[in-house]
Amino acid sequence: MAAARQSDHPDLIARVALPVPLPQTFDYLSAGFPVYPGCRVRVPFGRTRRTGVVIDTSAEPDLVVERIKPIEAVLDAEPLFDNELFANLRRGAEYWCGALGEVLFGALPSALREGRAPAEFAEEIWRATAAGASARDARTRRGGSAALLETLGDEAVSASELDTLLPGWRAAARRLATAGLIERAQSAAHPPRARDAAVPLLNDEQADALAAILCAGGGFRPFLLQGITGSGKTEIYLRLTEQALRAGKQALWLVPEIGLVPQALRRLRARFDARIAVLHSNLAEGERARAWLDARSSAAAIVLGTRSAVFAPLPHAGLIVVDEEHDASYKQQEGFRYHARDFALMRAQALGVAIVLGSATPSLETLANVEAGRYTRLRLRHRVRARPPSPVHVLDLRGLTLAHGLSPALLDALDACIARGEQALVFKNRRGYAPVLLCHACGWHATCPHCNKPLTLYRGRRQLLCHHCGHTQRAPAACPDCGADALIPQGQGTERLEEALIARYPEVPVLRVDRDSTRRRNAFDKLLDRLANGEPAILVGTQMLAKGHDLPNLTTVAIVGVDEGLHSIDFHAGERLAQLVVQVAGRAGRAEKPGAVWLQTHEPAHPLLETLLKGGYDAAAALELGDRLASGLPPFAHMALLRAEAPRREVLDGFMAAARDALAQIRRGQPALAHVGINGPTTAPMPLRGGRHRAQLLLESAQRPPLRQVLAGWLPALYALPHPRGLRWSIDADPVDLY
DNA sequence: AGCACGCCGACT
DNA sequence: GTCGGCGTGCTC
Repeated sequence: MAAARQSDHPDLIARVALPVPLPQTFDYLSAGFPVYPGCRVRVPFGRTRRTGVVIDTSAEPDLVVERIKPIEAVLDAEPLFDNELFANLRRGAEYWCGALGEVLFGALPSALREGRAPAEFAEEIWRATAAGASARDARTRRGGSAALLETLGDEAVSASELDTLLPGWRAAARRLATAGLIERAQSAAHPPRARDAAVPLLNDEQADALAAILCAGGGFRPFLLQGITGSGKTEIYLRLTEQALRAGKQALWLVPEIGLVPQALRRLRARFDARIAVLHSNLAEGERARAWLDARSSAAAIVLGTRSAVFAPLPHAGLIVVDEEHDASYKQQEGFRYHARDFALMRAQALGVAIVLGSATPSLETLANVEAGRYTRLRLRHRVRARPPSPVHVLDLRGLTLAHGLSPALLDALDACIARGEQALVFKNRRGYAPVLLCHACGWHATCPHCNKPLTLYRGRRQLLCHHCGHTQRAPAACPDCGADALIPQGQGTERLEEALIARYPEVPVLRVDRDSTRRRNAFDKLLDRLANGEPAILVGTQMLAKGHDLPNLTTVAIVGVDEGLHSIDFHAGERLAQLVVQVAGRAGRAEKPGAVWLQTHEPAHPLLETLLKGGYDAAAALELGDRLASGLPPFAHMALLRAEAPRREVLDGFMAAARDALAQIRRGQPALAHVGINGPTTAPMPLRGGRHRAQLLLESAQRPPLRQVLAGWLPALYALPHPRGLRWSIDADPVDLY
């Protein structure tokens, strides 16, 4: 709501951050408005007007008063950002080199970026009327309506929860509201509380871990909860959340991807009668704003979401949980390149609350923090339901004849699994039919005109698709170069494996799970529902299969083709490979039946694979950490990466040369910075992508302070460089992949 | 990012 | 003669 102009507020200089990619803030006259840091204001900017956020009001102007324009309106009587969130967003903007205005506005749901008032987003909660409750019990309604009545139960449920549990619920809501079976509810009257639901008993390990966290007292305390798949980490999160709610505090739960939100929400709902604000990218704009504002008003006791949910206000924070903390999805890979786990740590510290990082395969950064004594590690080494982890068998592919990339021993294992009436999972980290389409007559192969990389063949669609830029073209019938009818798909993708498995097991459903097969929002859930009842089936798919999801009758896991990961130029590849193998293997044998994992490789003696299989993830992580230490790589060194791209090569080269010169000048001025290593400029690992030439320049330093010092000087210099049209650049502090 | 100014090429 | 390409500069 716009605050009234009041004469008793003297004219001040307000520093305002605007949503523009510029490093500076802009000064305005308060013009008699009451202005406070964290409030949005409407201001004239150039020839347009913009919404900005007031940073502070005590500053001296950085330019002559005559050039300072007055604020046109104040949009918030109360700051939209509380002190903690505001301070941390400023810290985060500095750490990850984001423009302050873009960072602040990026933290807001877009409906609030435009300047709409919080009051426009009244809480939206629905519940069944008495008539609705009897209609539900009598099962007089069908389809979406029945599902909505079922989801509502006897409670008031927020729109963001409904959006997550029952996408497309609004059509049913309209029908039911018209029929008088459901109604908009007023705010939940009672405080959040735990349900009387059956709470599982903790095993000794879980009890110890919980006690360790609860007994550590108040204040900022980071924990690594390292527990193998199925060891009951979520139960610990739930118990801690219960404690937080009991103390009248809020809990923030972060999960790495949107597909994991519904199951986390179901578990939270089953345990707590509390408002839960859900925040992820599939929500409608209004719902995002509502959920964010519910967190801000403390109407929501629990905030659950993906990466950007870490920007939710938490005025009464009591706990932060980062599930699957090793997951690379927590790193934003464009625009403001923040890391949600690390931002969550910053917030937990400022808020003075416990933060639990959970994973079966912790990141090397987190393990290094444990080693350094900064985090407390708690372990869950046993599965809750007594089954030991599945054994991993290595299949040496050398010299074998393969059928579509599958070895005879693997096929035997699949035969046996199907014969027992169980389910199998075949993991292959490559979408499409084949990664290369080659002419056997002349050696031509299909490449992307915009990226100069091989195109992936999609045989079902008769298309060639570029996985880097999305370019598609029709798959040719004959070689476009020599005309020979000799085009051969090289290598295997999930589509090809699916085809081969259908041919071999015609009587068993073969389900492919990858980004191509699960475009539709609910497709993945439907697939899993089909599998949950345990009929024999074979799942083929990519990473998507590695996470969450409990399939009791899944006993056989085949990992096909991880060898690419053993020789990647990216120094994170080994860590990723170890995490992937352990996570995929964790899918097998989660219930009563024993599981087994088969791993195909041409390099059974590769040190990483051998260590992983003999000593498990801990040994593999120790090996990788040793390598990183010996090579002076993160987490034992610090990096910042300048990336730039432009359609024209000269433009790119000119900018990179200027950036390098600016850097050299900074180091000349401060000889102490000589041990910040400069690597480049070099062409990026993908020198051409989507028709744009790409280059990068890497800074490395054993210590963080000198690197930060160089960045502090370099960043303004980069902004000051000429920016020809088409040039894009960004700085990535702590890059997680070097692409 | 927007948005304007400004300076050169091919069109009614 | 002008429409429009994009290089350059600025925004409190």
